Amino acid sequence: MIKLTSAEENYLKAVYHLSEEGKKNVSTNDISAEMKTKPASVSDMLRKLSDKKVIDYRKYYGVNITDEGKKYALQVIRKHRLWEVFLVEKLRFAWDEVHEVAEELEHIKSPILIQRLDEFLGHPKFDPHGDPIPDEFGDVKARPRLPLNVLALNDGGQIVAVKDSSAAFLRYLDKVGAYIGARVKVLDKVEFDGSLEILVDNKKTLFMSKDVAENILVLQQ
Amino acid sequence: MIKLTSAEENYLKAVYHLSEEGKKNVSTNDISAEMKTKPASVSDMLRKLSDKKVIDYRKYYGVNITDEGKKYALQVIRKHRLWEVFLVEKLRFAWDEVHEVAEELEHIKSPILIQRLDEFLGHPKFDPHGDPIPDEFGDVKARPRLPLNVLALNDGGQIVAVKDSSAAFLRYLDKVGAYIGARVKVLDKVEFDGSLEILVDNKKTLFMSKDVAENILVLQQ
DNA sequence: ATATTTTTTTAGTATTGCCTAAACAATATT
DNA sequence: AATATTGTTTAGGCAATACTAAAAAAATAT
Repeated sequence: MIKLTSAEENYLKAVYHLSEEGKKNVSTNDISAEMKTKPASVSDMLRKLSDKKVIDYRKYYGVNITDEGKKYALQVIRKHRLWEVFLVEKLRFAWDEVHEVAEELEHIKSPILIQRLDEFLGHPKFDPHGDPIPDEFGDVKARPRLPLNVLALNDGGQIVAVKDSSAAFLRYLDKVGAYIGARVKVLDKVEFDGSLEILVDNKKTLFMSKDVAENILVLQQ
Repeated sequence: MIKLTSAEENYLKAVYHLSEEGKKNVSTNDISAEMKTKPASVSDMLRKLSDKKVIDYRKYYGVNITDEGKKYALQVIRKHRLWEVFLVEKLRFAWDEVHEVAEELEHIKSPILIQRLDEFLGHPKFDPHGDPIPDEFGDVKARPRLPLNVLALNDGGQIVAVKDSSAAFLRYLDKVGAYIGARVKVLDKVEFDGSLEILVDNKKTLFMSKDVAENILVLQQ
């Protein structure tokens, strides 16, 4: 069991996130942009993380997270997301106000605390942004991408892609605030024409035709 | 608004606690013992806290906390104790297992978080050890000391003193685990002879005569 | 193929918070 | 009063994490 400092955990998390989507050899500059530190600081930290065997690091060639590293990153992400659920569901934070506080809470070191928090929250599978919460073994529930119109009434999800990427369609999405990453929930389905009433980002409702909904892909929750 | 690091907050808290009971000119060695650091480290830190005007410090003569310092110390204590209540009441921690985790949680910097946590917990006035929780202005509820036998059924408190301090009486208290600092709760009162059934430290029950109970002073909660 | 630009690393510095060893101040002992 | 003891501070160092400036390597352009 390696010990990681909070700073090390943050860098490891950044490497993990930048490695997603199968990206290989994450660059020093990318990490520096993500972490808002200078590349020189990143180089320092990469050597340390490499010594602790949570990343594979070849100078000038970028880094890849190891299996061991992934485990640590996922536990930090688990903690972050559980705290976000707590803040939103128990302390009535808005879902877009929780990140910074969770960023601090995620570094509290107490396995029993997280286990109990998970229980207390009823073992949630997704955080308030719709991102999946890894379980204690680091397993994340894979979610299918579905067109928005196939969700059942009151089901929700997060917009992750669009099928139609014409300028007109994107302009429309922009206008109504249905960006990639937005959280949506089906409030009503009109049987007659398949049109929908949607709650966007827990803030505003929006009516959309079936044609539009078919072109919005969501990760279901 | 000064900013204090976690380490500074911890030292300030130590100075505050050591200053209680009207003790003046807290010594470097006392702080070093409390903080489990070396006296040399304490000297370093005292200079920093003095620069930030949260303590009055004259070399070789010990320190006194300033009014400003007291405010900061009380806010940290408030956070610590609110988190303890959370851990015990919501996450089912035993009341003697919460200190270390609360020691980390107390340094999370988010005023709104604490305000909401306080609300969520129903504005508790005492932590699981029976210590009072300062309000957002730093005011602490003064609690009357009462003989244990005058508490009502199901009322609880913390033993803070004894009236009779004979060896025989202290030996008895020692035997039954009713030390100064122990948390007690009245489980039953026998009308006939005024004897009591008491829960000690949430762990074991104990029968005591009215004579004994009259000599145990508790801070009511 | 060489020159230029970009990226990355190294070297050296600062700050925080701790340490040890040595110096200094206050107090107790003879 | 002189000395021994205890308590406190200073000096100098170390580890972590950041920085800037400069050097080195890699990538790109001419």
